[in-house]
Amino acid sequence: MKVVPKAEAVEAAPRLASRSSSRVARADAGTLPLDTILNGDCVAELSRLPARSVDLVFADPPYNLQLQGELKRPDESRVDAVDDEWDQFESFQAYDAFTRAWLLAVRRVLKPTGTLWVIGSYHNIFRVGSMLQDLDFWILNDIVWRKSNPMPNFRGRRFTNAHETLIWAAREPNARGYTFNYEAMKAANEDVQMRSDWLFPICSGGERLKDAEGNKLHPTQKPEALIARILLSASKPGDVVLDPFLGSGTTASVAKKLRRHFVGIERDPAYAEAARARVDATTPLPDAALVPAPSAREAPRVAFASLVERGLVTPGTLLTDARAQVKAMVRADGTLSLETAPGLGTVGSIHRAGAAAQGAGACNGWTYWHIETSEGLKPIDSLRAVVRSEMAMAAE
Amino acid sequence: MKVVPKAEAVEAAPRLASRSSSRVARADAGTLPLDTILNGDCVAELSRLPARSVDLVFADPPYNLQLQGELKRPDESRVDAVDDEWDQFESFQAYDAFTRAWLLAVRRVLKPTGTLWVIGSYHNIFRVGSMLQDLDFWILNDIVWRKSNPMPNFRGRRFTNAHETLIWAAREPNARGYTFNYEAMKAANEDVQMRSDWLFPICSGGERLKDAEGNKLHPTQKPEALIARILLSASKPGDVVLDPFLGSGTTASVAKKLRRHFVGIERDPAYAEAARARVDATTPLPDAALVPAPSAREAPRVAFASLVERGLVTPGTLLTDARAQVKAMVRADGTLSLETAPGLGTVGSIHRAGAAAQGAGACNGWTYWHIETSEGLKPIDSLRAVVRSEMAMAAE
DNA sequence: TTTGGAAATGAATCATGTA
DNA sequence: ATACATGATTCATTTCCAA
Repeated sequence: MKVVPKAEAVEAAPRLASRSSSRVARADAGTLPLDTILNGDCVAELSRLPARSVDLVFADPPYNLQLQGELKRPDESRVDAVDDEWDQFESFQAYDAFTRAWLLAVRRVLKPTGTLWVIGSYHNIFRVGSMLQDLDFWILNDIVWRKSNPMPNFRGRRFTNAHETLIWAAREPNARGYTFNYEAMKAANEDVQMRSDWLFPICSGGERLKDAEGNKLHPTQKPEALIARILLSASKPGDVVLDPFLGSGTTASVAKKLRRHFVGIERDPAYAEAARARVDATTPLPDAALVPAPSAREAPRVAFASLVERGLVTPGTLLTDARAQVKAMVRADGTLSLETAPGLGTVGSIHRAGAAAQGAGACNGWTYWHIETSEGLKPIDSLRAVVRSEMAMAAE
Repeated sequence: MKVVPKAEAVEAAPRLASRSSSRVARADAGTLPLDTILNGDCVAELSRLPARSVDLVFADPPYNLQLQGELKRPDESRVDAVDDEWDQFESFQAYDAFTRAWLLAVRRVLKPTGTLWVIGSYHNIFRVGSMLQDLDFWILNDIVWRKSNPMPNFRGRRFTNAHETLIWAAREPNARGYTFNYEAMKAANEDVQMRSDWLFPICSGGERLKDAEGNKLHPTQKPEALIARILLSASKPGDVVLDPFLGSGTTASVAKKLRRHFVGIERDPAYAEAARARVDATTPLPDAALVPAPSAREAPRVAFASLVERGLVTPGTLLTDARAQVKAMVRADGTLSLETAPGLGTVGSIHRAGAAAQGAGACNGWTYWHIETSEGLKPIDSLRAVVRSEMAMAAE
């Protein structure tokens, strides 16, 4: 293993300075300014904070998106991309140096039992994960935030980029005593263990902060539900939560709501001020309300292709309509190829193929197409029911 | 950006040696041994293969799991963990050197239009992703394989590790012409874009290869459905698929089934032999089940002028937008002349004229311009469809 | 006030063949 | 290598506006 500087010698327990309301202020040396938003560079501000004083760090660093030209939607409207100055780095080397600096600064302020969460996309998360390992952090999980409403891929050249990745890491290997509220997470997930893939909508609507002109205040505001799950899973009421890239203040606001202390660091004075106002407008939940409510399990969406993938339908099989007059062949990718006129040779989804066979604009392929079984012709919807029950079994 | 060795000079097109059945054999220098399983170290074997000869690489490298001690279930039964010799590395540095070596060897054999898939977990995927970026590969997507039936977390100290991560990358930035079967993926996903999160069960049951004692043959056998989606999305029938860590032969078997050529490399003679037997027992699907779904992007190009030449549109005809408000006259050379403001008098292609009429930067003239028919106003794209079907008839 | 359709929008590494 | 013309391409949600 790569040799890295070990944690500094044990220091005296730091003094904590709790304040009744959040303030934009400088940190006093040796005192942790609780429930405060610090305006400044995160490494500089972190270096002023006492060592081993923070229970949980949530970090949403710049992603180093390397956007080239501009992107337009099919309707010719322009996509408002993240092209801010703070997301520009000269090279991967420069990004790595930046990452190393703030991770080391974070490690110093973390308690030995503290843990770190970092969020990113494929542009930066591999750099962050490697650096965490190089610096001798210990990865506990990688977590996938599945977006229920991601931006589509407008040019049709890739898969829809529908998730971001979080890394949850302990301060060092063999760290003992970190917080994981296993039972709370299980209770919040229909009494089965919480998995490493989480489904949340992106931040929009009333939750999204707007500026005076009605434009989004911050380009990358995260949903409160995502941060809440992190705090509920890996911290306790009264713990200290630190965010070195506070932005619009989501972490601070959620921490206050969930009765955790917070320390936020933000470079941009305008963001810091907006975050302060946001936190001041936040009311902590009643103590009794901190138990998470069970989340509704998502209705499984089953694609016909998954029946093929699972071997329930073999490529080459002929499907027919209910009268066994229209025929279509199942292809390996889960599409159908019409074998009879009208539409002979048409290839498409079960719905498209059904519509083409009828000369209709739309069709529910699940009920239109039938498959020959030992018990006669049956709609393919009966196979979907099999997959759904298997998925339900797997979830229990 | 880090400077990396650029791709070698263009070489003569490699000779391909197709064999009727898979064989464990050595690669001849300069000849790609199609549908063959090579038994040896992947870097050594790759270096014997011709450069720029492979369309798609799927790699499932050692995960470098770093397990400490054995894990028991709540009932005290022992979890059969991956602790094989091939998964042991001295350090992250050693793992990085290994990763760098096989990635460079893979890059050499990839065609300029070829792409690479790598699967991993949080133990190794950050190392792999960083190295890909350092070596100037270009990440197209990261994909999450969500396991419908993951192994639970027995200790209750972390989230259930319920996913693995794949990286899909092009050989270099600005790579042109890589294969992505967008329409097929969309059709396979209920007619909405395929997302970056995929749900599949782990490989178990009859699909899981067993040894003579009935134990699992290979510790990390991947599900065929996962590999099938990769091949169906990013390759075409007849393409060459290479797997440098073939293991139990899933990639080769799925490639044969989907009528792609394969080259497999496996270090362990026992695995190589088992994979050979597995491939020999695999039957390719009928061609008809595999012909790529029609893609508008790959349809033959038809110039508007050719419609005029064929008499489908007469010079002097007035075309309009869908609302019949903007008008343009068809000229004998296949260009349009705008008859209404804005842009009155502008002459240019159907696309230029459409853009000018809308004051837009770009326009698809085929869908913008309409022509009066006995059945009402129709987009000129319907005339192009006529020409294309005539061309298809003539080709048969 | 209600309803239905149009418009807006979100961390995006988003084209290709021919000259 | 660069330049230019062709022409392919979007999902879930919220907000706005007209009827």
